[in-house]
Amino acid sequence: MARTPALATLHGTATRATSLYDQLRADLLGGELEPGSKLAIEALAERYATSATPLREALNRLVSDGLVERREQRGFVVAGISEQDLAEITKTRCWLEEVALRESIAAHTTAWEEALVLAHHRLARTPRSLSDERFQDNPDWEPLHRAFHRALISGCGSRWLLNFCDQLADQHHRYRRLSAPRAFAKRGVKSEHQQLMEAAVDGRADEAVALLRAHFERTAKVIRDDPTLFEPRVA
Amino acid sequence: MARTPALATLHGTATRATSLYDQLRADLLGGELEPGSKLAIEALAERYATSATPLREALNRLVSDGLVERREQRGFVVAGISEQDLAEITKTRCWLEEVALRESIAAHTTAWEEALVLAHHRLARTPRSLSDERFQDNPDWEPLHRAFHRALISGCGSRWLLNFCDQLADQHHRYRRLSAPRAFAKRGVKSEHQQLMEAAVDGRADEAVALLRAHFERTAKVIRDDPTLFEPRVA
DNA sequence: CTGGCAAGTTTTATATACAAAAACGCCAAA
DNA sequence: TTTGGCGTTTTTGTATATAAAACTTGCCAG
Repeated sequence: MARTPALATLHGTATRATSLYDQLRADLLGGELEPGSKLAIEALAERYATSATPLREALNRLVSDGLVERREQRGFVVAGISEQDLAEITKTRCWLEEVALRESIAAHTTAWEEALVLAHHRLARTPRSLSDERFQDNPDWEPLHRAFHRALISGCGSRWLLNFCDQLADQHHRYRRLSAPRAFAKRGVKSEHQQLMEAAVDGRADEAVALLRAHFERTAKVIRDDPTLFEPRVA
Repeated sequence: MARTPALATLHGTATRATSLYDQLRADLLGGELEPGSKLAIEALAERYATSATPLREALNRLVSDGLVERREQRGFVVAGISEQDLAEITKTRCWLEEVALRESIAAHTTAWEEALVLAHHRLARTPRSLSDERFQDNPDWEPLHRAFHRALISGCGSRWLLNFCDQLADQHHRYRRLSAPRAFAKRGVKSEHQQLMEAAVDGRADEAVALLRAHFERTAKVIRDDPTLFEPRVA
């Protein structure tokens, strides 16, 4: 669950455990914490200027998100990564989003269609990179990308399925950020999204699903091809 | 996540928060706690003879399982129920288990087949009710039933998908236990399982999927038809 | 040298004490 | 009677202190 990113935190209202959860989550998804590395309570308490109790609560929530692993009696570590895990995540994401997309297309409400068009428009007019010459991540892009993909499937009629998809998208996102950001400069991503949106709006379900799967699998391949990612990082 | 019921607890090795999680989870799934009712820290601390810290950890974990709701600054309550939620859970469970079952059948390893046959045998030889005249729940049955359904889909090749299915199965289980246990006396459940198992083993995927969906939907219908379940329970 | 045991250290997990927010109750005013 | 504020009580959430488990280190025996 827990797919409400930082909303309460931003609004000032929020318990300390919750805003810690949001911060840690952002850091984990941002790839700032090395997979497998220890999340020592005291160190984190100092880093985030808080005490053990809310920290442990936040970590417990993150375990359920698959971003942190709990080692009974020996604390928490950043969730590990592996080629196999990436493959499973990708596969599962394809399966689930296929179902959700088909259901959304079958339901086809105007609210869904309009939200999708809007999400696509916002994404399309936002450059992937801040600079034209070299790749420099535009921080606005990722949330819009995420919103677009969610809009695609948001009409599926199951909050459960949407939550599961969100979780897998988080995992995918983490892998993407952990892998070197170089490879992502160009690739017809923009037109991919365009085609996907049009196929969905026009009710061409098979085509939309094929595009979506290809989209996921291509992304996964780029990550997988990062030669340094799955090396054992310890000396 | 967190699909490891009470294993560590039984083995003696386990942190207090974990065994509390297991106990609370069992109580919630057993339908012993009224949906929407408050989970006051102090009351629980006394009931389970422990203190606040591990309790809060356990509750935080249960929130991710969808068994408890967190109300920021006003504690925890048992997750509510509704007809719509039941419908979504059922629908989603059909979708996901269909995928998982098809994948399992397509993969068809002998390990999977043998585990399935074994799980079915154990289930089949266990009576649903302890008494022949009136319905009296046999506590051995439910875990075996659960194991059978898991065996069906266990070959799907995605731990993520299996976790999601487990979560939905938990939800279904809770609804079943909350609804009056009277209706469950007989219904060709035994032969349903037999047919399902045979279709799966024989690789008749469409047939197996149809049987599985029918199985879920029939169960959901029985729950939905309980006239007292979705009434507002307050005076 | 190597392997294992044992005291000491660090870190995790739990209990308790405290602060802060929400719920409650009461009374007054409309 | 109802509504709205204010002070009290209760409960949540956080910090700190304590207990218990795991890691470290160094010594000794094989």
